[in-house]
Amino acid sequence: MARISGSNGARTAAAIRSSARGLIYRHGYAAMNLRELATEVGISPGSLYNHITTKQGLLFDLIAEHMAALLAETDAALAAAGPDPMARLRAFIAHHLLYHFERRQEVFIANFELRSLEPPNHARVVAMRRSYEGRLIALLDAGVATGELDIPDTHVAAYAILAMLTGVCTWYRPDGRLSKEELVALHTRLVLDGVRRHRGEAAARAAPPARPAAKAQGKRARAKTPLSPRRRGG
Amino acid sequence: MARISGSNGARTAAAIRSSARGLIYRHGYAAMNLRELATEVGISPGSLYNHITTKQGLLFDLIAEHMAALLAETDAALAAAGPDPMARLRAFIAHHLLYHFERRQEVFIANFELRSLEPPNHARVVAMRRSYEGRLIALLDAGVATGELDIPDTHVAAYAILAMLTGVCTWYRPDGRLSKEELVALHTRLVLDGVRRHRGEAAARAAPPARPAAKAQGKRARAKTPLSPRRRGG
DNA sequence: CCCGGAAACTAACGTATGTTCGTTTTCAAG
DNA sequence: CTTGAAAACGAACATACGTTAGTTTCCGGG
Repeated sequence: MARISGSNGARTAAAIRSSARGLIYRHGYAAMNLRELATEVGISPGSLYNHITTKQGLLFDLIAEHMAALLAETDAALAAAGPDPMARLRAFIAHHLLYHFERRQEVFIANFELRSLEPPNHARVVAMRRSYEGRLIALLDAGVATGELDIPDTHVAAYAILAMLTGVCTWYRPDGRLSKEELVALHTRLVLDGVRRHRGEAAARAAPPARPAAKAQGKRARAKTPLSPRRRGG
Repeated sequence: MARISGSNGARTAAAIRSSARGLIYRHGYAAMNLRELATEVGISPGSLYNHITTKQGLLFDLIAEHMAALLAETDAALAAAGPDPMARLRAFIAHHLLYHFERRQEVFIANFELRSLEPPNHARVVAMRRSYEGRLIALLDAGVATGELDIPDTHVAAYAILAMLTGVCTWYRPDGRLSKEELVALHTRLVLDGVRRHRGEAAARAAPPARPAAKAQGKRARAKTPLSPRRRGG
């Protein structure tokens, strides 16, 4: 009994990827074993190799496809948002969240199984990730240029924003208390209020915890100056 | 040649934990193997079992100790900050970042090897984590109560803030461009501007893209209701 | 109808891994 | 000096895993 009746290469390949996503998401790449994957797909372990090169190749394919899709869809969303920097920033935030809600597993895998990729594969994925971060950094820079945003360091801000937005996936559940739209609204506000230029009360809001004294002196002088450029001793 | 001259139980145990932290941090729990650990410590694989119960027990010990320390030190930092809600919030942010800078490996392990814990161990760590989140939620609630903070949903805000702050550890490097203090200042500002009450321009900034309807009904009544229970599996 | 490839099967290989076991050596207490 | 626990050793066990090999069956094109 081999070559089961009605078997279909494309369908099996899709089932493998789908099951692999779930297994890696739940157990991690290293802890996932191909026998369990084969069982879930409904074929024998050896048959997997009609559709994958190696376990490592399977992981890379899953991650690379996800990253490519994320980049493409993000660009589409930004294009649809038009030229206004703030509109584009809102579009980025909303798209990031909605895409991540939709594909929690892929996102999680791409973020936390990066280290499981062998060097050449690793480098390729990192490059795609950099590219994605670069899009947000560019948006923030654009907002700073128009004066609508007030961000001392757009790189740091971009990483912080991405961490915050991506973090939602770790606890979001479709049947949870809050809808996707509510979460988008909440996080849009959190992000924008964090980077927007506020009238009047500009300075001293990042004052060190202990001393409420340094209240009125700095005004907004340092807002545009780059952060201390060089490293410290050790 | 066994029981090497000058050997010392406590020192070996510490070396095991230290090496295990590094190995799990770099390779992940499942991918770490005890032979490599033993080699790094400088003993034979079997000798590990003079100091650990099982591989799983070692992971649990590492995580549980970290969580206990985090809770204890956080409480100390909050106590030192006095009673003012905003001062306490600043203290929480600063302490969270500094602690996480100091112990990046433990933090990473505690966050991303949770799933590698067997159910009973998993439950105990989750409880500690809940407790930590609870401290921030309480701080936000206190700020809302005094009117200094303006937060539609303190649970969501707390998770978002923790994700943002913890995310810094994924890219912070001691010899990087920004010092710890600068990062604390930047993130304190990002967080506080995200949750602070802004004068005048209060409303409509979180308007949902699609349906602005469900806006005025809940107000902040539901800020206290618990989220739908988190489940592990998919 | 026939035939070659696609896609499945069974079986096994080689290795790696967590863990156990019995032994041996050091050190400190009596 | 004796003794017993602590802490190391080397060896092995049992299993699990990724992967390969050879074989068998179904299906579509000639």
